[in-house]
Amino acid sequence: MKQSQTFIPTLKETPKDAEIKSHQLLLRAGYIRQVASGIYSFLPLGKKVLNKIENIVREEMNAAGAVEMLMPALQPAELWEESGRWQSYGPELMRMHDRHERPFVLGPTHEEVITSLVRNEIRSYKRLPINMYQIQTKYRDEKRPRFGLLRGREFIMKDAYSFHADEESLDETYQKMVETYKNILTRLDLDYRVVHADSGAIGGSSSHEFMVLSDTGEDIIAYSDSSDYAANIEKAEVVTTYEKPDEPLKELEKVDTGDNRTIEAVAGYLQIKPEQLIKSLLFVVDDEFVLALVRGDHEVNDVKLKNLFNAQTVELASPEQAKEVLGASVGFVGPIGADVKIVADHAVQYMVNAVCGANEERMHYINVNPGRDFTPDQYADLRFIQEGDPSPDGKGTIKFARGIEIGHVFKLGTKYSEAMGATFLDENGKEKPLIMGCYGIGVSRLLAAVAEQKADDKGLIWPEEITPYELHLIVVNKKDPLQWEKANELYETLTAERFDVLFDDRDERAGVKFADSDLIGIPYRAIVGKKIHEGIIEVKDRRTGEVKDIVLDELLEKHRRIFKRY
RNA sequence: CGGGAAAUAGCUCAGCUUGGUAGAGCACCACGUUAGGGACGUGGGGGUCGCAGGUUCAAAUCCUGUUUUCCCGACCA
Repeated sequence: MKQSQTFIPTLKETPKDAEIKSHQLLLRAGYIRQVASGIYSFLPLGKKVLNKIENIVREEMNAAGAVEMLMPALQPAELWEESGRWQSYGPELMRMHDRHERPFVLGPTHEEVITSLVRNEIRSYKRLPINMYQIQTKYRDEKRPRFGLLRGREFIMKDAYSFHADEESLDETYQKMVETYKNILTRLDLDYRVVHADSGAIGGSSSHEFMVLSDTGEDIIAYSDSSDYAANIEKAEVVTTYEKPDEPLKELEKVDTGDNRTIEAVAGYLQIKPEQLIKSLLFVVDDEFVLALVRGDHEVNDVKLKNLFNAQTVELASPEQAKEVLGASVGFVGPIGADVKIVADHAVQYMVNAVCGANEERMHYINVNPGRDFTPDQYADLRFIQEGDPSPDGKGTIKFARGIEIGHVFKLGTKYSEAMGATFLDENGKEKPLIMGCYGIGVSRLLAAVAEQKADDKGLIWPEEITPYELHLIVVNKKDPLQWEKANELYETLTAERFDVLFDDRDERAGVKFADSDLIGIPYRAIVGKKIHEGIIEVKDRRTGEVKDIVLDELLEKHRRIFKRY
């Protein structure tokens, strides 16, 4: 492709709306343009990379025995009513009406469509298992789209759904998908981790996320420093064994703590450590108030709280609600005398002579002893794991890293098949619900993740597998007849050999071409310049910056070898 | 949804405090010079200052409302 004939609008300056590297570079290098918040156009370069990523995903999925199909983005609301998600999915679901006022949704995912398809067509265990996937545009009305392609409202996703007669078969496919995803991420040359994950609103039992390591990632990964344990922080189980300090229980006392509301302020005022305080937070779990207690130096993990109550929603109560329910402002609330359900983290049970709010303005209790002064309805693992905690697998201690969630696999079990009546007959003629798995990869997010990880201060650097073009051919000075002639000749030859070459034939100065080339990030660059008079062209490696003089005739041969064409 | 910021030319921004009918750099067009890391000269085109009201003789500028965008948080497969 001649650069003068395609559309690569590069920007010299960074658009002010782009905050993170991948977003800035994809905009500046002319890969994407924003249409609305969280909605983007893919320009020619972006689309080429997207196609290559899709093809890698396709190849690996096909190799794993999955079959491609395509379902509609536009779906009737009835399907969502059947699964129960018309109610439970919330405002993130893009809802709309057709001209007859019939309700529709723009699909954020496709469990409903595929389950309704399969329940009508697959009746026998003989047809199982089957694994079907599509690469398609998804819609989620995110509260806050951000970071360019990383969290959009319209995005491209590969989603696969598998159906099984038994758990064993599901396990097998699930494991195969995990391996497939690893292959995909390895081919993209990404630094990633597979982590244990919470299955969230989509439901089901087991779940793993694929995290591309990056400081701009929205997720925190808790991993062991001496084993391969890794989990999303919201999932990571806390197994710390606490010990009760060997000190005599003192008498409960109410003290005036002034206007100190935070753990830190109260600890400072009373000259104690934060871990001697009981942090009390009032939550609304579905429709019920729940007071959650953790040690002062710990944080409540709302996902664990949600799972504990098997709830749909968990929200921190508003300050007004807290005052109404507990009789004191946030900052002075506590479990003693509180007339609500109380759950406490395991660590609280081991606290002695602790401090907590007294449900009275400006007052705290000191010498509080759980079990004596109050008894929670339940002790449970309620807190976020912290760096330095022992790893849940018993090996090493926990460290944190940030990651971009690029893929997520779930064992759904029978959640959707039961809700939607998708059954089959087993070998005994008995009707059973289909057992399901689902497996997603964010394709457009993957593009941004690669850009995030593979770039330097000058621009993008694509891995060979997904570079938009295989070679960036640059003629330094097109006014030099020999340069111009040889460059064109080379372009024709390479193109005739079916190499995908981007030829910068623009009437620009060398500096402009080099800067644009760095920005665009094609891994190999061939420069036809002055040395062509000695029959030499230069080949530059974008990653290393290394430049080699090559006799014109050798280029084709070397390039063939690089891209494995003989 | 809470908090914060912003919206003026394709991009980055100035002008607003103190109201007087819109500017710079880059980009774009023409001509010339130049030609290996974002050149230079001369001339030129381009903006109902997000939108709607209001105040005023007069509004980019002051007031009110509204929309959009970004950031932090909450939320989220």
